[in-house]
Amino acid sequence: MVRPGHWGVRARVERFSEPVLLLLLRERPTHGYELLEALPSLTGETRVDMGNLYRVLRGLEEDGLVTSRWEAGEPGPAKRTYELTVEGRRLLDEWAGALQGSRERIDTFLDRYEGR
Amino acid sequence: MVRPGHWGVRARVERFSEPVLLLLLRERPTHGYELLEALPSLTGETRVDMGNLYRVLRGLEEDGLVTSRWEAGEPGPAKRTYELTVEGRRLLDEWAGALQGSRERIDTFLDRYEGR
DNA sequence: CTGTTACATGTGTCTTTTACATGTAGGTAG
DNA sequence: CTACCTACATGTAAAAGACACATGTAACAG
Repeated sequence: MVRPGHWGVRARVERFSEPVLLLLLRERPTHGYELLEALPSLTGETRVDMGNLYRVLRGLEEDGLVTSRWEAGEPGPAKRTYELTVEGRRLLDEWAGALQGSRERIDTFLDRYEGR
Repeated sequence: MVRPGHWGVRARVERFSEPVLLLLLRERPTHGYELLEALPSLTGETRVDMGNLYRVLRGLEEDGLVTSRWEAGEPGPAKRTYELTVEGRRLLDEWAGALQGSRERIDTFLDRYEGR
């Protein structure tokens, strides 16, 4: 352990980028780089690590939560476009429930923090 | 990473037990094992890992965020009682701020999730 | 035609954080 | 004494995250 409190105190939600990806993909099929640019608006992070993002996407695909296809024809490098599956949609719903629980726990904490 | 259909999806806040410890210690000096029993009511977890708890407490002390003294005389094994320092109090305030940010990010997510 | 920048997808590897298991020891009840 | 509870502590491995770098397309400047 690197001394609690020395650096972060960012109170990040674990693997938060995952439900955010699913939410963005529910809205429309998108490719990785575009997701990378859309993520910070929802995660609050200034940047998200590219390498990890692509790894998460591949993991999601391996588990049948998204499907992908190579987008050809357009100018520029080939893009891999991801689309949400029914399974992925269900996982997103699960995440939403879990996040509501998190919000309640944070509220409980803050109430007790302020209430004195 | 376990199998995604079966992943935890608990949406835990990273190192959440740390601010909870600080909050409990702000209310009154307490020893480790008692904190262990009080934690779940705030963290929402059924149990908190003992090993990690004591490591966090030691880390907090190393950084001057809490002080401890061995409590003798009472029945049962000797207890190490922890007390919050001024520094620790400041860290708690920092956490509270960060957690408010987290709540806002979760709200943004949930709004966008429900809004359709 | 060379260099630079932007787009786009990845791999390698180390550190941090969490989870699970185990160890030590005093006190208490049968 | 021995089984159990309290109380504190260490060992270790997996999960999650951070950081660095590799590969290739295409546009544009000089």
